[in-house]
Amino acid sequence: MSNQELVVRGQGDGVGACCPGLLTAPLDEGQAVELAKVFKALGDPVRLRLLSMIASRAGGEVCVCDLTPAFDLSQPTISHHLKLLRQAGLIDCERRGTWVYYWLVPETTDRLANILTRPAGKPLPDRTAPAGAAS
Amino acid sequence: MSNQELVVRGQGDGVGACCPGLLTAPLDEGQAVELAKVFKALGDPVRLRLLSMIASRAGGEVCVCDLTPAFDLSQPTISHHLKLLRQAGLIDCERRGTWVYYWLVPETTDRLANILTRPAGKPLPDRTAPAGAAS
DNA sequence: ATCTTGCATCGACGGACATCAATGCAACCT
DNA sequence: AGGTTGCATTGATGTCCGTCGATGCAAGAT
Repeated sequence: MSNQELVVRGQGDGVGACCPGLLTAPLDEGQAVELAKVFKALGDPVRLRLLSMIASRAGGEVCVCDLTPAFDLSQPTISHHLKLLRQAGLIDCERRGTWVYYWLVPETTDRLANILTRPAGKPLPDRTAPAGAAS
Repeated sequence: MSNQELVVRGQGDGVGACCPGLLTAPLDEGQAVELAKVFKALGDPVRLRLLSMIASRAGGEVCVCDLTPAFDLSQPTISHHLKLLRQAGLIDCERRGTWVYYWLVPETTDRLANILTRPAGKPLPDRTAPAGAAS
């Protein structure tokens, strides 16, 4: 139940890899494909709410039975979205008795945050007087 | 040419708004819908590569004529992806003579990075010995 | 004015995705 | 054993999305 999520956490491969971020050097095709899978998983309002409900939960984990009733959607639909979040490496889960508990995988969100953070020293090109402004 | 992108930069409204991030408190429906639009724009390999090419460019801007030949895609397709990135508030553009130049809107990526960053003090629930482990 | 070049828009098509009802399966309870 | 509850999987359906060729439009060149 805890296998098969994308490899996003390794040091030398996967989404984040070595690269200093989206904003510093052009992504190659492979990196872009891997990263896009994770962002696509975040590109749905239901999945964003699920993720935030799971992440913000005191104790660090949530039972599915606490998630489903918060939405106007069928139980299979919620289960489907949870599966996508898990395959993206954003959450993981475990069955305990009758119930299944989900929790955040913080390494993945950390990595995304880093990828979206621009290097400190970069001095924001001045947008008020464009470089090659037409006469 | 520089209007109509999503409002993502204000202090009191839009995507980021006041909220301390995805990971701290549950998102309400409206916040989730707005945020999802931006993440959805990032959920495609072509758009990710476009964004990184634009963001990492020395000088801060890129001519479309430098972007298109980097892909095995038609010119209308690239134009379409650039439009989506612009509507998400991630980039902006300006026509100068014959050419159109694009640049990053760093406020938007900054905000996403913040949203994905967990509060410093939060002590990572111990995953090695699950709370209510079944006997 | 006409031609050419750079980019956006339009309309169409095929594949991907969100959703549901039905079903399957595991674990608990008699 | 049989019944019940919690969740995942399956199959079907309607919609969205990425892609293209054709076209439109703006700006420089002749």
